Amino acid sequence: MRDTVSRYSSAVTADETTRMGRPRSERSRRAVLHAVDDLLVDVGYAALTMKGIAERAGVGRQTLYRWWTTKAEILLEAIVDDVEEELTTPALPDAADDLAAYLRELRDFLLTSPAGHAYRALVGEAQHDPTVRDLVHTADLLGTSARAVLDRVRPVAPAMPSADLGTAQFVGPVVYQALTTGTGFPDDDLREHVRTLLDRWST
Amino acid sequence: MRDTVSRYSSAVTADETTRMGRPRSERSRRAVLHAVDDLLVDVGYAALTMKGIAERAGVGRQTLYRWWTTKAEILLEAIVDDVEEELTTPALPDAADDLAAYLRELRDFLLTSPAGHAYRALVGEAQHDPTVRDLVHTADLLGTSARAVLDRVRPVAPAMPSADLGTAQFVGPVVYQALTTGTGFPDDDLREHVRTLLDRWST
Amino acid sequence: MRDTVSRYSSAVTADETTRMGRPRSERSRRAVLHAVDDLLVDVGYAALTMKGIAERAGVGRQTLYRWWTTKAEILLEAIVDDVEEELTTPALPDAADDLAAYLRELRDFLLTSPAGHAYRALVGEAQHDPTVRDLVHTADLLGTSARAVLDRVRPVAPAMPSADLGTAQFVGPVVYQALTTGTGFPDDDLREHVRTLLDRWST
Amino acid sequence: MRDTVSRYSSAVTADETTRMGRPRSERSRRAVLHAVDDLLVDVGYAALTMKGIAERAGVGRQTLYRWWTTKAEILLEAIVDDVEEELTTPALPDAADDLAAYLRELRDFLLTSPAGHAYRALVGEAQHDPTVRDLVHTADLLGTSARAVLDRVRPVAPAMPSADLGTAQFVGPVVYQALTTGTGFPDDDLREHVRTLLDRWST
DNA sequence: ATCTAACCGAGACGGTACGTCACGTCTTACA
DNA sequence: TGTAAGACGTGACGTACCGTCTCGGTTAGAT
Repeated sequence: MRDTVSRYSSAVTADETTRMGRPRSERSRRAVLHAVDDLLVDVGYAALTMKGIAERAGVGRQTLYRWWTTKAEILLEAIVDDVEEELTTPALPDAADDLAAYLRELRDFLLTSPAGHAYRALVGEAQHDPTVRDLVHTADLLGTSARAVLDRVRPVAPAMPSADLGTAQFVGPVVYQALTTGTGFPDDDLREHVRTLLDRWST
Repeated sequence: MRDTVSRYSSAVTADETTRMGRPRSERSRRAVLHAVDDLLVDVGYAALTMKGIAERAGVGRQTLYRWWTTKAEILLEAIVDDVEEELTTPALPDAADDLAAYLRELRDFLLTSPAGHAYRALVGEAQHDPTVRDLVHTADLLGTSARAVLDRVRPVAPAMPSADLGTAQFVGPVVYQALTTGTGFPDDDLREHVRTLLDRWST
Repeated sequence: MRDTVSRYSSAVTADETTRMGRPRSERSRRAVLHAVDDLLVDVGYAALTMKGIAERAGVGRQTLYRWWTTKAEILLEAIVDDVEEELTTPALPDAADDLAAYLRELRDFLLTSPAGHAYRALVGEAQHDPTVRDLVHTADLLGTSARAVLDRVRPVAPAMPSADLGTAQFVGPVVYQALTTGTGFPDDDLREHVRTLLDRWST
Repeated sequence: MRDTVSRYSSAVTADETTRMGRPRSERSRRAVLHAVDDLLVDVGYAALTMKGIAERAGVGRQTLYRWWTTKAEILLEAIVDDVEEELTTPALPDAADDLAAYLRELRDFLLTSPAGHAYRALVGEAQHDPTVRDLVHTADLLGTSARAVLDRVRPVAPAMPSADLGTAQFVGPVVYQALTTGTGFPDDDLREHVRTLLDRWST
């Protein structure tokens, strides 16, 4: 995931040897990512504009367009690290506990965390713009962390299906609920969901 | 569902007694709904504008704003009937067959049907705009049809959990996959998913 | 001259019969012309921008572009009346006095009057933009008033050449001096110039 | 004239003693002047930009700003030699022939020559920018050559007035016509104009 | 048979973001 | 120190759409 996204910032600077002309300003890059983070909380995604980002960051508009093509692209680069960090749960001895803990974290992430808000906004934008869909699909923010947790319980869940289906069965219901209703399931429901999966996977 | 949505069109005409002045033009209403359908296919949701809808429909801008507040609202009214129709599967004797058939229909609806495209656009917009989120939540386009199918198999699935969780477990993985990757699962994966649920629900 | 320019405002409103839609706002038109007048004095032609005009006039940018294509066009419409008014001198009994009075007025107009400043800016812009050149050529702000004065003395100047050459001989030196040096000739020089012309024309 | 303008290029290199560090690149200077000449013909003055000049010349932007402050200044330096050369007519025995020949050359220069185009652009810019006005006034491109011709006929035109007025009377009408209408007078009109002047001057 | 109220289309209005362009300055590596 | 390259912050460009407004006209029930 890191590698996937760090392309955006390294593609130019790492161009084989040294570059000509003034190098890209790391200061501006950071200012933009922080500005986008702040603005998403302050005004929401719908009111998030390239102009607004540039002004908040104290950066020229051209600089934005030079390095990013879409506000979604900026947002993705801004949150990718946060998502990875916020969705990392410590391994628990019991498989059911392990999975349930992750789903609680995922639910709270989607509903309350700024990064979760950004993630939902990105998935939303992906429905309108194919470019963003590819971006979101490639970054696969949730899938990466979910797969990590599933891999941990694989020893006691030998019948777990292919990564795609397993992941979707695991996180799909929680994400679906958050995206369509803006609500999350109580802890007991999450446990019940985990048991449903483990029952079949632990044959 | 119908009633929920038909409010938007009936609120005025059915206002207790008869109204004064020129009545709402049914012709314009239909023209708008058709225009929105056409434009979604032609230009996509991102390029769908109130101005564009008005011009395509041969209708004044004011007329749009008089009866709808958002392009999402128009879109919802335009597709609600289609969704209901496209997601209605005939009951099958075997529960697993019944559920799998619905999921296949749902998958194809989300990925290929114009109404499915509109549905995804609405869920997407819901992530940006709380008003739309309530609209989508209230209409509950998918939940209604999914619940109907689940109710059919309830006799052989007595352990099925609460409607919300059961529905989310059922359709969540398929919707999640469509929204985040734009792809669908093969039929076999859908059958496997159905078996996972029925295994636990049929205690 | 009036007719030439009034085209800009009447071309649309006078379109045969009555028009559809909201009619053009005369209030906005006036606000724009006043704003352009003020700004020329305040910031000069080089710093005169469409954006600045719109903001000063309290008018949308689109409104500017809807009715004018160039800031030069706005400026021309704004000053055409002033020019006509400022360059009108009362007829004097002596031909030499009559012509000299006009040239003094013209010199002061070019060097000190706001409208004269605008005229020089327009002629300047005409050197860069063929569209403006046609505009200036067609309006022929100076030529019109100069020709009127020449016509008055024609009875005592039967050898006056064609209108174009006569006018250019008459006002050319004064305009040339103003455009290339920003200065004007003393009254005595203007009298000498008039005598030079009348000597030959009064054969 | 030459001296006046060559200040712009010699100010640094000829600074009393020898300079430290890398000397100014004569190669870059020539490239810039040629680029400005070419671009004026290709794209016109309005589309002539510092950026464009730098790219066409294969020169850094900083280099432009180091040695010139304005595109007008570059243009002036680029054409000054051409103007002098193109407006030099051989002396003719008859005064009227001499003056008329110069006016024909001046007319054609203004209307068809690239350097004439540049001159008109400079005079145009001078109306917008006081800095350029001083530049044009000081260089006095036309006045210098015109005065030279007038001096030649002075022996037979003893009543010729002060240099400024005489020059303005001589070239003013032709320049006025070119600047305001983009047209020139036929040869006969130019002869008539010369006769008007000589009639009075040869008393 | 008017009158009146609410609708209708068209389209101009003041705003504001869009993505691009040129400005003049700066920061690199190289000569 | 001069140079080419090129990124930087600034700000105007002309366009598009926003949601509102003002026209002339239409279509009903109420007078």
